[in-house]
Amino acid sequence: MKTLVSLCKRRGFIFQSSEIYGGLNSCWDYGPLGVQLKKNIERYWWDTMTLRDDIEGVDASILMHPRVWEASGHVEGFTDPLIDCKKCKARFRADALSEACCPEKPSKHPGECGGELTEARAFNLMFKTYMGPVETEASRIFLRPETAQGSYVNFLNVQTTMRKKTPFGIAQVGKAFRNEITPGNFIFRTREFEQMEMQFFVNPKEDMKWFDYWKEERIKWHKSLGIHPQKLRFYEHGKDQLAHYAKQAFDVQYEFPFGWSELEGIHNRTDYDLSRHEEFSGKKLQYLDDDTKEKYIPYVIETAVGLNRTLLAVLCDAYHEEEVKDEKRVVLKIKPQFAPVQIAFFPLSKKDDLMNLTHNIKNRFSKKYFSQFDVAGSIGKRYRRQDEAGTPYCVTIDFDSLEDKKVTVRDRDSMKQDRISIDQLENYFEDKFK
RNA sequence: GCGGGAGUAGCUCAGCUGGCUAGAGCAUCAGCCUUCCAAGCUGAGGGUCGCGGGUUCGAAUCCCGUCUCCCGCUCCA
Repeated sequence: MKTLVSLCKRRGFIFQSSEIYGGLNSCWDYGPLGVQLKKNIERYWWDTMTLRDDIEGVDASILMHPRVWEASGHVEGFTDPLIDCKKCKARFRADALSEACCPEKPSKHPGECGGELTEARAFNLMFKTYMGPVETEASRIFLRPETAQGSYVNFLNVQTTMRKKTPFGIAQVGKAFRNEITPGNFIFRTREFEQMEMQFFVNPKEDMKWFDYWKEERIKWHKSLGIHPQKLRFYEHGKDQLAHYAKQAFDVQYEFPFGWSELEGIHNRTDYDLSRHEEFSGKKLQYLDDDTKEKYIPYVIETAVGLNRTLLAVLCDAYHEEEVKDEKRVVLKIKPQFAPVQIAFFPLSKKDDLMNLTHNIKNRFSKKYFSQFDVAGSIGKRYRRQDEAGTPYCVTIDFDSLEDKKVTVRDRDSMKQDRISIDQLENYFEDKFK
């Protein structure tokens, strides 16, 4: 992990937030390469979802009516009363402690320690702020802890304006905020993070069918990012682990250097959210099936993937150290489609005619591919730089190129070289980036 | 939030029983070079030693505070 964090900084992927002020805990900035990689993944997710006929996208506001979070259960359910042991400094969730030993509120740490316990203190995981100039209780609002509610409150808007029939979904990408007790593991758990969530509204009779369908679809998606399949797995939540809104939940986990951890959750949220919004808003959120004349509150199958986590998984999975002629080579084997720099162009030397030809060729590709130009140092050195950035292809223009109109394309993974005619280069890359 | 460890150049670190102008390797930049997997040579830039305060003739070094990072407890996308 440490070497990856260091590489991310060195090559312009990820920097610590507010670094010149000493940094801000749990906050990270995406640099030039990091933001391209992140947007490539995000765009791929967005296309996967919204190019389907049965899914529409929305972009809801981060600030929402405070009642939304009462309805969603986050005001209540997102509060974890925690108890500390004054002697051994252990920390417990109050409910876990009660279940484990004593139904009554315990005052002593059970077991060997027997230390005195603090009162339960509430930690609400929602960020609070104030709307308008006056900071009163009435003006208090929250930063959304999940994007999902923005899709639920727009359920009818989307359904009616797009004339949707169930089953259909609403996709959304955006930031969410949770005042986690302990963030950590680089960008894995941060208090500000990006979610890519899709809420699929189905007939309650078909919820399990769609749950299974989306479960399989989502793990396929993660595999298609180029992540090693053996490092991906499902993890099913036990009944006691389920979130307050869920009937059934599967996680897609990745084996990070710090262990198996969640990338995405697939939840059967039942009609919990829409029913609660009906109740709290007083507005009907029902669906009328024109064919069967059936009227119901749809069940929601939710797929919720952490963008930053997925990016971290892609980086961890791509990171390789290899021996080349007794030297270490650090290379990010990111799938070409997602690489932040896709093609790098090198003139073999700084001679004007080589520089000009290289720029001419590069200009033909720089509108379509993320490309870089580099002339500093030996070719080998430039290859190593691009290896660390995860650039899949390097094109070298040499003195022969001036005569035979061919260039050398070097492949990042195999380190093999192809001699390609300049005219055929476009087709060549078309094929490579499919 | 609690316990343990750590912050010195872009990176990895040395210096830390107080005392020359704070160093090394790598990286970066410029130059030489018909340069294809980190070659070489020449030169350059870059640090108020995390930040703030204190002790002292003098602080990277000692003391206090604070911020951040890493490992555990805990939580989730």
